[in-house]
Amino acid sequence: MANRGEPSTRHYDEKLQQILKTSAKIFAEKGFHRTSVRDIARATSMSLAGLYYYFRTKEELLFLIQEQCFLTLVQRWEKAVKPETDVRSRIRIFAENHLGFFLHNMYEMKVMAHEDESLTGEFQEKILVLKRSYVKILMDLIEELESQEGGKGLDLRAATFSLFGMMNWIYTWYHPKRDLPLAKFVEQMLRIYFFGVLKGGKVQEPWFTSSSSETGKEAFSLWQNLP
Amino acid sequence: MANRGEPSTRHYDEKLQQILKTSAKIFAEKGFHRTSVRDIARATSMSLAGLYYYFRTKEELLFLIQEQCFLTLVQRWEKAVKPETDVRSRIRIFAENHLGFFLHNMYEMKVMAHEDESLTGEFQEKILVLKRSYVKILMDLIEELESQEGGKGLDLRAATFSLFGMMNWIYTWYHPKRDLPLAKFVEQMLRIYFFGVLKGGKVQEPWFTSSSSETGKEAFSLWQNLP
Amino acid sequence: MANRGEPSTRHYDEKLQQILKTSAKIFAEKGFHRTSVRDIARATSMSLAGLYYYFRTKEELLFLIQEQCFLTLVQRWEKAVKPETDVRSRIRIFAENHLGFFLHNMYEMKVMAHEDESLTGEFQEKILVLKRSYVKILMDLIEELESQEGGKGLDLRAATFSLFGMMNWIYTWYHPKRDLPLAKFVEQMLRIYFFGVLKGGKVQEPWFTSSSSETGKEAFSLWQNLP
Amino acid sequence: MANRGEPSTRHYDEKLQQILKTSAKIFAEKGFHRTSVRDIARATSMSLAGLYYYFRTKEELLFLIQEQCFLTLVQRWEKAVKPETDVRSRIRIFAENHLGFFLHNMYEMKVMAHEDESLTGEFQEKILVLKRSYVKILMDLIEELESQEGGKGLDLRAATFSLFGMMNWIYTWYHPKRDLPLAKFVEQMLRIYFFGVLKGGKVQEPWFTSSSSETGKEAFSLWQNLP
DNA sequence: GATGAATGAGGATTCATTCAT
DNA sequence: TATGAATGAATCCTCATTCAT
Repeated sequence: MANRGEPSTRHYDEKLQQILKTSAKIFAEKGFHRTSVRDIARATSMSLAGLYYYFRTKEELLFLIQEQCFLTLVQRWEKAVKPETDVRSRIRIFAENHLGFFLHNMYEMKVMAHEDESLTGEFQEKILVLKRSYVKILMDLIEELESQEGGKGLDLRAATFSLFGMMNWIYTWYHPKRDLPLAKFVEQMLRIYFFGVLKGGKVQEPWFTSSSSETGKEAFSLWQNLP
Repeated sequence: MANRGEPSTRHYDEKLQQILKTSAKIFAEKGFHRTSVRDIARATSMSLAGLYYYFRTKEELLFLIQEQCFLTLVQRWEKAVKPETDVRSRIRIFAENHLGFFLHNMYEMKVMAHEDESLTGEFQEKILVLKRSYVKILMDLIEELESQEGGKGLDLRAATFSLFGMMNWIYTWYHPKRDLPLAKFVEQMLRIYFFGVLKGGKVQEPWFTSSSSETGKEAFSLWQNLP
Repeated sequence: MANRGEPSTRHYDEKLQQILKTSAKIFAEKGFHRTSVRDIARATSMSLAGLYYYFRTKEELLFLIQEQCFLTLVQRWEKAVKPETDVRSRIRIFAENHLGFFLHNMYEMKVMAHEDESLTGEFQEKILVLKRSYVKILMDLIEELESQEGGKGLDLRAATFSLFGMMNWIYTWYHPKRDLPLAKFVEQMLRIYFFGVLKGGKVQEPWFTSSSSETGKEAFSLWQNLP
Repeated sequence: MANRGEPSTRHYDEKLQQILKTSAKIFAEKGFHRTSVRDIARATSMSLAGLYYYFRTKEELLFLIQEQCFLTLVQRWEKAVKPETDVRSRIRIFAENHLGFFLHNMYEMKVMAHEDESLTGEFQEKILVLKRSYVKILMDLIEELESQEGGKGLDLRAATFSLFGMMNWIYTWYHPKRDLPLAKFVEQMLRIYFFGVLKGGKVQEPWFTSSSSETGKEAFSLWQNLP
C-alpha cells in the first residue's frame, strides 16, 4: 500500500536512522550546503536515487535530523525532571540534559547549532516552534529563579541566552580528549553560570569603573562603520 | 595601467570597502554558500565580471572580511587597554571591545561567528592564526585572573570559551530594538560572567547534589546513540 | 503459475482495461511524457511494481490504448455501414462513428490525436498501419464521392484531411456543457463539410478575387523567415 | 548595466532569434518534453550554460516561440486586412494569413498547435490571452458573415473551430513536395469551407436520413464506456 | 498477482570564473 | 576599470524499470 511517505516501518525505520546518523556526521563536517547528496550516498553505500526513497529533499533530511534532536531533548528533559521544589536544581538538570545530549551526539549538536538557518519555509517554521518551546523551558526556570531567590535584576533574555550561548558554543572548541569529561565539564559551566568566575563572595556594587560604560549610548560609537 | 596586485589605491580601496560591507551583509543574511557572486553584483550594482577586479575568488572575499575584522578587533583592543594593574578591568575592556564591535557590525560579526569554516586552505590558516592570537589575549587574562585572585579552580579553556560563547552567540538572538542597549548589555553579561546569576554572596561548596553529576563518566551514558 | 504472456485472462483483462482507462485519462490531462508511471500507480491505487505485471513499458501502455481505439473504431464502422448505394450516407456514417467515439471517449481521443508521435519503433509502426487503413476508408469514400457526383476538382488529400482536421481538432475546444450535443454537433459538422458555410446555393466560379491568391507561388513569400 | 533580462540588444537579439528558430525545429521534431536543453545546445553549437544567458527556463523558450508567432500573426493580419465591405473576403484574407504563416514556418506552426499545453502558469496565461484575441478575430468575422448573408443557422463555435481545425491539422499531414502549393492549397480549403465538398447547388433539407441522427441524444450511447 | 526497496541514466538549472573588448 | 558573453563542472532531483520475496 505504502507509496512514498508511509513505507513499511520495520526495515524502513532502521535504515532511515542510519541515514540520519551518517548525514548528520557529514553535515557537521562539511556543512549542509557543501554536502552533496552524492556524498551521503557514498557514505551510506547507497545509490543516489535509492536515498530518495527515504526523504523527499535534502532539506527534509536536515529537518528530520533537527526535529529528532529537539524531540529527544524535550522528551528526556521531561523524564529527568521531577517536580522538585528547588529551581536551581531544575536548571542544573536542564543543563545536564542539554550538554549530555550535545557531548554524546556532537555531530547532531553541530548541525542543530550551525545549520539552523539552512532550513526554509515550512521546515524552518516547524523547527522554530520546537525550538521556541524548548527555549521557553529554560527561560521560565530562570524567571522563576530570579523572582524566587530575590534576583539580581538581570535581563531575562540576556540571562537565558547567555547560558545557551555558553553551552551551544562548545561545538566550536570542545575536544573530548583535550577537555574535561562530561560530568566535570557540566559542573564547571554551571559554576560559572551560577557563581561567576570571580572568587570573592560578596557582590561589589558598583563593581565596574570603566568610564566608557558609564557614558551609555555613545560609549562605543567609535565602532560605527567598520573599519 | 594599474594591474592586479598594484592598482592605484585611492578609488580601489573605497570601492573594495563598499564591496566588503555589502558582501558581509549578504553573507550574513543568506549564508556564504547560498550567496552567489551574482547576488553581490546585484547588490553592489556592479557587473559580475567587474567584481573580479577586486578579488580573485569568492572565498577571498570572505577572507578579506574576516581578516579585516580580526585586525580591527586586535588593533582597537591594543589602543583601548592600558597597562593597568587590575586584571578584572582588562577583561572588562576586552569584552567591551568585543561586544562593542559585534553590536556595531552585526553582519560582520555573524559572518565571523558563522562562516568560520567556509574558508579553506591558506585562507583558513591565516585566519586561524589571527583567531588564535586573539583568543590567547583573553585566555591569558583569565589565567592571570585565576592565579592572581586565588582562583576557583576553573578549567582555563572552559572559562575562556564560556565567555566567548556568551558573547558570540548573541548573533542568534540579539535584536537592537528588543534587547538592552549596548552599555547595559555589556554590564549584564560581565555581571553574569564575573558573579553568576545567583543572588547569594558566598560560594557554597559543594553546591550541587545531583546524583548523576557524582557518578562521573557514566553519568550520561543514556545519551549514547541517538535517539 | 501464470507468467507474463499467458496470464489467466479473466481478472487480467478486467484489471488491464481499468488501467488503460485510467492511464488514458492521465495521459490526456498531463500529456504522455509528463505522466510518470508513479502517477498511474497513484491513480489506480496499485503499487508501482504491480503495474508492470500488465505492461512491459510505459510506451506499451500508450500503444495498447491507441491500438484498442483504432480496432474499436474500425470494428464499429464495419458493423454500422451497410453496402448502401449512397456514398454521401456512408461518409455521414463514418463521421458519426468517428465523432461518436471521440465525444464518448474524450480522453482516449485526446491521446490518439495528441500522443501520436510519442510512440517509437515497432509500436509506432503498428499504429501507423492501423491508422493508414483507417484513413484509407474515408479517403476511398471521398474519392468515390468525387468521381460519382461529378466532383468539384478537389484535391483528394486536402479534402480527406480537412474533414479529419475538423473532427480531430475538437479535443482542443469542445466542452460538453457549452457546445452542441452529439447529434446536432455531427449534423453541423457534416453540413459545413458537405455544403459549406455560405448560404447561397450555386457555386460561384471564380468565387475569389484576392490578388494575392492569383499570384501563385510568390503569394506569401513575405512569410519566409520568421519573424 | 544589463544584468540578465535586459542584455544589450544588438548581438543579443540576433542570437536569440537564431536560438528560437533552432529550438522550434527541435521542439517540432522531438516534442517539447523529449527535447533536452542539451539537444538545443548541440544544435546551436553553444554550451549548455551559455544558452541560459538567453532564457531563464526551457519553458520560457517555448513561450518566446509561441508569443512571437502570435504577435507576428496578428500584426500581419492587421496589415493585410483593409476595411473592405466584403466579409467573405476578409475571412479569406484571414485564412491566407494563417495558412501562409503556417506553411512557411512549419516548425513553429507545429509547436504552436501541438505544444500548446506544455506551458504552465503565467506563460500559459499570457499565451492564452493572445490566442483568445486571435481566435476572436475569426469568430467575429464568421458571426458577421452569418448575420449578414442570412446564415444557415450554424453554431458559431462549431463554425469557427471547424475552420481552425482544418487549418491547424495540416501539420500532421502536409508535405510540401507531395501536396498542393500554397496558393492552390488555400483555395481548396476555402472552397470546402465556403461551399462544401458536394457538387450540387441547392441545400437539401433535411439532407440526412440516418436513423441514428434523428434519435438525438441517445444516438451514440453505444459508445459509452470503451471498448 | 503484488510490492517494498533499489538503481542507472538523464534532466534542468546554477555557479564561479574567464576573456576579449 | 568595467562588462557582455560564454563555459565546465557540479547539484538536486526524477524517472522507468527491476528483482527478491
